[in-house]
Amino acid sequence: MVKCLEPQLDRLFGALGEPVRRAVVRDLALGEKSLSELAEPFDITLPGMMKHVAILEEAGLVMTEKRGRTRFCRLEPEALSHAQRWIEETTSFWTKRLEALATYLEEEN
Amino acid sequence: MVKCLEPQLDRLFGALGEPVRRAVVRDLALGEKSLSELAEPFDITLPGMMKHVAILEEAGLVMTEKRGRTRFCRLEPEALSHAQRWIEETTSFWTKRLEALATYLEEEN
DNA sequence: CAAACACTTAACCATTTGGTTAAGTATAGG
DNA sequence: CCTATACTTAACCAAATGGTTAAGTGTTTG
Repeated sequence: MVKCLEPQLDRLFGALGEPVRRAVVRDLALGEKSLSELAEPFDITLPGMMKHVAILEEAGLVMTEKRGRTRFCRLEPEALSHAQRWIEETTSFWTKRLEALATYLEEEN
Repeated sequence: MVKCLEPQLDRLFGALGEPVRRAVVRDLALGEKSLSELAEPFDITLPGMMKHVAILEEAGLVMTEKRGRTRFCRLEPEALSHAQRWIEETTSFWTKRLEALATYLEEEN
């Protein structure tokens, strides 16, 4: 039996597995935005966008800060590198395996 | 209003947002495995593992083939590169933005 | 050919997800 | 101070998720 040792990766990949949230992540590269500014391009209510932003926050992708009556959202640029690292580790693991297999087949001749 | 143009990314990131499925992806780097071999390390039934493998298949991460009474699963090594490309595009977008901001602040002085 | 094996299908279940509406709270502006 | 703005909270909803059990189907194997 194996347990999950990487809940942060669950949240990170989970957060990215939704089109609105990926779009928000791209939007925020243009700079800080308020919740209503984020919601505006989508056919979505403000509470709806709040839930998406909360999920992005828990995934570590976004930071929010309230100034006056406005909540501003901005990117946490380090976050994506965790996902990237997992993918790189995994593909390099695959590649090594495939190279080992190729070597083996060559020595077979 | 913005629609989703990348359903494959939804499936890909969605599939990776679950610890059992990430573990399966790593397991399969060791080579082809049957459904029961995949299920064995986890506290999960065979139908449970079948659902995970089906999701990995729809995400394009895994190929399966039935030989005799056994269904073998193997990796589709190209699949992860789509996720990697999205992350790279997004972070390079961020980086450009941050560099532009740095330049702007420098010229301010 | 009978039984064991490896999966498959179907039905069900609790929880989470992605969304809503409606009624708040708190700040800004006139 | 009153009102509009911008968010927040709560309650609700349908559908999807991650799991199960139970009863199949199709392939070895003795």
